[in-house]
Amino acid sequence: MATISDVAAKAGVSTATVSRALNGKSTVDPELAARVVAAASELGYHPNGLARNLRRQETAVLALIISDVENPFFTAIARGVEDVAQTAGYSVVLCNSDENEEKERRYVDVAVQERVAGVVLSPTGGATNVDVLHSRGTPVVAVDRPLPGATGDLVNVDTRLAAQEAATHLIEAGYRRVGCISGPAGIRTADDRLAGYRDAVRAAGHPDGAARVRRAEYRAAGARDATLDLLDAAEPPDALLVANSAQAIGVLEALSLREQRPGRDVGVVAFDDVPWATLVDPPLSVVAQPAYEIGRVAAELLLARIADSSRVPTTTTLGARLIARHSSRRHG
Amino acid sequence: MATISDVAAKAGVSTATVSRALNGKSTVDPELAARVVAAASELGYHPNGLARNLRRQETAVLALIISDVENPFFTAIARGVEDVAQTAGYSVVLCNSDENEEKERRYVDVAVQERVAGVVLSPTGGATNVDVLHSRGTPVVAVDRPLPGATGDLVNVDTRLAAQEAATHLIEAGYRRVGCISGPAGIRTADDRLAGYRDAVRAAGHPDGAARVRRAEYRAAGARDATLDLLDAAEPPDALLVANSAQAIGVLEALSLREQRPGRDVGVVAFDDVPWATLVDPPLSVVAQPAYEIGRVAAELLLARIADSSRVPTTTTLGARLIARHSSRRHG
DNA sequence: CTGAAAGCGCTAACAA
DNA sequence: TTGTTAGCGCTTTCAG
Repeated sequence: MATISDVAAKAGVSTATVSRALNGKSTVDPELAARVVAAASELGYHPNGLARNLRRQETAVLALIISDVENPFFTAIARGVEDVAQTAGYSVVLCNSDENEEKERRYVDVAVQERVAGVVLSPTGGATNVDVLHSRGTPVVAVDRPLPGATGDLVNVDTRLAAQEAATHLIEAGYRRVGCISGPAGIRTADDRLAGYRDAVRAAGHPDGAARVRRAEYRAAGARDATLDLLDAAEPPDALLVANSAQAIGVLEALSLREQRPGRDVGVVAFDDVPWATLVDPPLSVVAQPAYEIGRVAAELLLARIADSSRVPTTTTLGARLIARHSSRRHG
Repeated sequence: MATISDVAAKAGVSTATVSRALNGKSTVDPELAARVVAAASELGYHPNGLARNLRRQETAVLALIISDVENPFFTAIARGVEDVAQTAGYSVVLCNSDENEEKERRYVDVAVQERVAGVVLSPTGGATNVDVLHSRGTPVVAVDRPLPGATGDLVNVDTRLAAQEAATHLIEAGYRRVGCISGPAGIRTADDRLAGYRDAVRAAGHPDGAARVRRAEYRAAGARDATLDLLDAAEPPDALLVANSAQAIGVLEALSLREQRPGRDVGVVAFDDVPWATLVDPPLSVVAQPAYEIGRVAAELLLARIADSSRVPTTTTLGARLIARHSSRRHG
């Protein structure tokens, strides 16, 4: 493990000169610089980032703590964050909190201990330690869901409105008993989507929809069971608003098991425009969220806050887009 | 930013005692320990991981450099790695090389500069700098594809064999002009799957299949174009082996555009058992790779190598499983 | 333009 | 059991 002083010795200069030469900071005699570079490459020298960061009191890495690596919505956010971070010279490390408070806590700890320059996270929403980021002065921007403390930047979509529009779309398409499969209570997007659904049902003057609402984890299996449960009830729903794309898989499975055809028998609109939405039969109607854009904006906000910590916190709400395909049409 | 000496001052002890008390290493007088803990929490003290790691010359973080965060195959590997890392007390940071040599190089640099304890990566295969990991003594295990240098542990599947079996399955199902959509030349899995396809076609004594082979990026769009190209040719294929699940989306889109029904008109088998495989019509036949398992084994190997760097490098080849659904049946 | 020297925050010998 | 001290490898004043 060659160190800076090995390089200095080999080049016959001081460590300060090596540092200057390699970082291209202040000017160094070209000939010396050449000697340094040569010595460094001969020794296979790689600066010790730990020491450098300790000295500089800063790190060019951003942490991105997301709640599900297997959800295309979050991986698209990741690409957005990554693309802007790259161009600004930051690396981004992804941490998968897995919708688990314990893991989120753990990764937040790692982030502050490793003194990352900033963190983007989609909070699980529980009683976690995100406040330490705040109290440590680590810049944070929340995506998809607000931070419990409510301070700090946030980039999200108006998911309640989007859910309301989607439910209204189903109602206008002629479905009479619109139901909803949403995520666990406490997860903000799940609560909001359910609220939006209720807004729509209420506005349409439909009878109590509570009996047609189920909550399940943001996974296929839970949603499948919940849907079967609903379908087997006395007055089953004739349409479903589904809060998440993994859940959509479970819902479609359940429909298939009960031989209900999406659209004709049971209208379906699901959140997130997954790549396979057009491949299922009939094509799935979705609420498309601008995930990549969320990541992009979040990273820009984060960089701005790193540069100027006194910025006043902002909330950026992006719009979602309803894409009506055939799973929300009764005919055709 | 409270430091260890702030805590020491507040508790009226030395920094060494603080360190010992907080790390629970050697025994400390219970009363002093209590004072230290109290002081630390009052000050909101979080140890500086940079300093600690610099001193200890080690870091409890693993880097996982994968070539596509949006590919379920790789995210499943990530979960496997993460699960074993967690239980061993390591954090894992995910880096997305995006099938891009430049990015891979960059993340490898970050990994050595930050002195991570080890790295798991799926090499793009180009002329990159993975050798620096080796020369720096950073433990590495490759997943999915071998390291160019060929040294080091590897966890993969016998993808050539799997491809051959899948192509043979199509042939046995009665398809006569089996074609193949594979990934870019140079990416090992793409080359291997193509080779496996050729093994099968040759073994069956089918005429030259070269005209029914296309390479495209591991993305939907390229595969769609390639498939359209194939379908519009003089003697179009009546079946396709598809090397990647993102490509499968493009293939199915192309088939739909040309009004060819999977199975009946064109048999299809694709790599990776994605969650939506059973939802498309007809259900998609796939080659299921044990992705989670790959990640698990890779992480275990990595930890073993961190503990004992003299271990002899091993290659673990896991089996893939053909799941025949209806897209590879001509009737029914 | 270059070198000497201090010190980032922490841990691990070594003494007491 | 506790404190003193010496660095880990690097960057950055401050002199020269």
